[in-house]
Amino acid sequence: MATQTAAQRREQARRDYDAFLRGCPTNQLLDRISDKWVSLVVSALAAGPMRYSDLGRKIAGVSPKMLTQTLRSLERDGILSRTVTPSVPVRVDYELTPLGHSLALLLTAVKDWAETHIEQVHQARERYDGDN
Amino acid sequence: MATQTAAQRREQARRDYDAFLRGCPTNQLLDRISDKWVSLVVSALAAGPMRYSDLGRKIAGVSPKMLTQTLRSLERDGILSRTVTPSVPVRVDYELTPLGHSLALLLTAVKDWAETHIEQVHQARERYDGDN
DNA sequence: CGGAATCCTCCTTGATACTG
DNA sequence: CAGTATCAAGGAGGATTCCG
Repeated sequence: MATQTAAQRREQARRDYDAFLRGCPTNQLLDRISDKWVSLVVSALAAGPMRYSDLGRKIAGVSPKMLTQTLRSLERDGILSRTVTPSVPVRVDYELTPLGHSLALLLTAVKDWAETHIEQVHQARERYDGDN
Repeated sequence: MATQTAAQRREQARRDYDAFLRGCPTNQLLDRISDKWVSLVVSALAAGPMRYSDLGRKIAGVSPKMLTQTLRSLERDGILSRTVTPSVPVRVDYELTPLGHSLALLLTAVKDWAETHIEQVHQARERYDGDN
């Protein structure tokens, strides 16, 4: 059995690390909230329940596929609840769970940091782009 | 002229919305911190300055390309500073700026939320996957 | 109305190899 | 040591179409 090559060792390390990252709560959460549409859906629902098509209209530019996909994954994670009213036509309401409201609070903290510091970031970028 | 199709209207809306999102501080921040390697680099540097290859070793599994790309973008945003010591061989140190340390604090808040609530998320998933 | 299934196209990621 | 250049692949996201 030959010694591992450097490439094989790197690949092994990468695999281990990927496994670690998948198990890391922080990265799981970051993956979730950084999804393009998640923060928009959560903040839209923070104000109160909404129907599928209301969300689609409020979050202009989202395709039905991505909206459904986003809502499903958030439902699966217990962030929001989905209620079907079997009228004709069908009516489906989405609403934040307590866990979802808690997440909305965290997103508010993120938003506050962003709004407080974004100007510093922009200034840093101008400096960086100007100098280089 | 012809009526726009639904897709065309949505594309226009999507374009407008993309522009809005690019200008939205919260989404800019989420884009930044959700990058696979950013949180790892920031938390690694939160403990103190490190050299390029130290980071590469500490964050196992990152390729030189991604490490450089991550470091450059964080430097551009004023999150960390890059110091070259022109010795032989060259020595390059990376260190968080005050802004970077502030960001590290936010990441700590995210981490705390994640560790506090991840169990609820996992339970919700099991319930969802079990029921379905 | 509220989706599901399919196809297709970028864009990011990462491997590999080379340089000052 | 600290990167850069190039290339290939996979997956995320969008368009389109159809169903209950």
